[in-house]
Amino acid sequence: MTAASKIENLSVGSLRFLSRNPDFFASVTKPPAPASFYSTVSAQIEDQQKRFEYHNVATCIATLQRCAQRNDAVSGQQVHGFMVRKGFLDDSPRAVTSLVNMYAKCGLMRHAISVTGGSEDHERDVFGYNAIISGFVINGSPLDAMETYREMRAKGIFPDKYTFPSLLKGSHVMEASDVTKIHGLAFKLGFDSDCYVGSALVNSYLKFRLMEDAQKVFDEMPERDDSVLWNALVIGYSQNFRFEDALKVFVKMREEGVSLTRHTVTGVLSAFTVLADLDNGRSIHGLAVKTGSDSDIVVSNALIDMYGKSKCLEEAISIFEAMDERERDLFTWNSVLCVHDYCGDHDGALALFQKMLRSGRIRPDLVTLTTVLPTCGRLAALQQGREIHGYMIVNGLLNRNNSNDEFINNSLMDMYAKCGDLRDAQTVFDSMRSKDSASWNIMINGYGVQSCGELAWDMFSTMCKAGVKPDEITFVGLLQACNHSGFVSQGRKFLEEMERVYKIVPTSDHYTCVIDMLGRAGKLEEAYELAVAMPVEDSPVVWRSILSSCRLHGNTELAQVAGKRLYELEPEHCGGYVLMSNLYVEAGRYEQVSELRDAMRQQNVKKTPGSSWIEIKNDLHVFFTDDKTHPEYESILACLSPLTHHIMSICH
DNA sequence: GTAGGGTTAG
Repeated sequence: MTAASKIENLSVGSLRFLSRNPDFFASVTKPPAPASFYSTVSAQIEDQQKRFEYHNVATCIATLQRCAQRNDAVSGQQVHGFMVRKGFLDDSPRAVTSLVNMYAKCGLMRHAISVTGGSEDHERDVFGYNAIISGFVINGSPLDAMETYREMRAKGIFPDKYTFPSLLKGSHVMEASDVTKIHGLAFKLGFDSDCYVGSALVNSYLKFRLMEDAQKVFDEMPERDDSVLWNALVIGYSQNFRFEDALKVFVKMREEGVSLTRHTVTGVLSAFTVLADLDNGRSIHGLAVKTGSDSDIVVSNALIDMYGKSKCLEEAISIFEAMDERERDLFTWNSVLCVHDYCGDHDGALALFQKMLRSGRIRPDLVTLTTVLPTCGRLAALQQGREIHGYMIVNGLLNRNNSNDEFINNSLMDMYAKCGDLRDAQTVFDSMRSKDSASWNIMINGYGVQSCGELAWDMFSTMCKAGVKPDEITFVGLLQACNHSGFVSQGRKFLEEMERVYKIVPTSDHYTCVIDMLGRAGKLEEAYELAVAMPVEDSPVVWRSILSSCRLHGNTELAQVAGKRLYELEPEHCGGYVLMSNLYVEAGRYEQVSELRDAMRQQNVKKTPGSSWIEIKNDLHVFFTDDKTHPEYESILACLSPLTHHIMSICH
C-alpha cells in the first residue's frame, strides 16, 4: 500500500477528529516502506520536525507548497499535524488554503474537504471555497467544482478574483450560458479587468467557439501587456481553424512588443502545421531559437510535428536527434513515430518503435500503439501487429470502458485487414460494443480489396440497418469492392445513389474508382466518357487508370488520347511513359517506343524498378522483374508456375 | 490563467 493510499484510507471523520484533537496526530503511524527507504524518509521527517519547532506560519506554507510539488502527502501530513498543534490554522486563512492545496495536488480531495470545514461549527469562507473549487478542477472533477461554486453562491458568499480562473478552467463541462453568467458576475464585481480572470474568460469563450465574445473580452482589457492573454487568443483562433486570425493576433502581439513565450510558439506553430506552411513554420523555428524557447520539450515536439506534416522527415529527425534523450517524453516519441509513418518511412517507424521499447524510459501508451498499428498494416507485418495486440491485452489497455475504444479497435482491425487476416479483423469487429463509421469502413474496404464483394456489400447493408450513416470513405471502399469483384452495374448504381439517396457528393476519388472499374471490365468508351463528363477536375490517376485499361484490352487509339492528357498533367512522372511504352511494345510499334525513351531522357524522368517482398522469420526477401538472383529461385518458380496456371485457368 | 501526439480511402 502506498503512503498516499494509506492516508486516503483514513476516513474523513477520523481526520476531522484528528484536527480537533491535535495530540492524537502524534500517534499516526509512519509510512510502511522497505527498511532503507524507511530510514531515509524517517530521518528527513524528524529533521523537518526539528526545524518546524522554530518556524512560523510562513515557513509552514512554503513547506506545504514543496510537498505539493513533490506529491509528498506524508510529509504534508506531518506539517498539518504541527500546524494544528500550534493553532496556525485558526487565524490564517492562507494557511488553510495551502493545506487544502497540498492535499488536492496529492489527489486527496476528501482530506482537502475535511480541512476547510464543511462541518456546522466551522463554516467555509471564500478562501476555503476557492481552494476546494481549484482542487476539484485539478483532480479532473469540474462538475464537483461547479457544484461547490453553486453551494457557495447559495450561501451568499461572493467569489473573489481567485475564484474565477479556477472555476473557468473546468468550463468545458459547462453550458455556454454558465460562462456568460459567470462573466456577468465577474463584471459586476469588477474583476473582469483582472488579467487572470480575463484570460480565463477568453479561454472559456474559445472552448465554445464564441470567438467574438472572446475577442471582446480581450479588446476591453485595460492592460494588454500580458503574454498569457495574447497566447490564449492565438491558441484559441488556431484551435478553431481560424488560422488567419491567429496569425493577425500573433503579428499584432509582436508589433506591440509583448514578449513571446514557449506557449506562443507552440500555438502559432500548430496553425502552420495544419496548413503545412513550411516557410512560415521555419520562421517560427528561427524565432524560437532566438528567444531560446526551442530548448523547451513541447516546442521541440511541435517542431517535429510541423516539419513532419510538411513532409520534411529529415528535419523532423534532426530536431528529435538534438533532444536530450532523457527529455524526450511520450509526446516526442508519438510525434516522431507518426511523422515517419506520414512521410512513408514505415520501416523507420517500426525501427524507432523498437528503439523506444529498448530504451525502457517511456512506456508506449494507446496513442503510440494506434500510431504503430497502421504502420504494421502498411508493411503487412502481421507478426509485429499481433505482438502489439498481445501487449495491449497483457497491459490491460483493452476492455476498458474508455472513450478511446473505437480508436484502438479500429487500428487493430485495420492492421489485421491490411495484413490479409480478415478473420481476426472480423473477430475484433464483432467484439466491439460500439462501432463508428470508421469501423464499418475498415471492414468494407478490407473485404473489398480481397475481392469479397458480397461480404463488403453485406457489411454496407448491415451498417445502414444499424443506423450508422455512410460517409465519403464508405463509398470509396464500396466502389473499390465492386471494382475488385467486377460488379460493374452495381458499382454504377452506387455512384448514382450516393448523391440521390445518401446525399454525399461524389469526389474525384469516387469517379476514379468507377472509371477504373469500367476500364478493367473493357468498357473503355464509357470510362472515357465519364472521365470527360465528370463534374470534378480530372487527375493523373484517372488517365493512368484508363491507359492501363487500354493496355489490358489493346486499345491503342484511346491510349494515345489518355497518354497525351497524362503528359499534360505530369510530364515529369514516369508512370505514363512506362504504360505507353509497354503498350507500343505489345503492338509492335518500336519506333514510338524509342521516341518515348528519348522524351523520358529529355525530361530527365527515371523509373525506379518496382519490387515485391515478403518477410519470413525476420528475413526480408525482395523480388524485381526478371530477377533470378534469389538463392531459392528454382524452387520458388516450381511452386509459382502451377499457381499461375491455376489462376489463368480460372480467369479464362 | 495558456501549449504538444493517435484510427478508416486515394
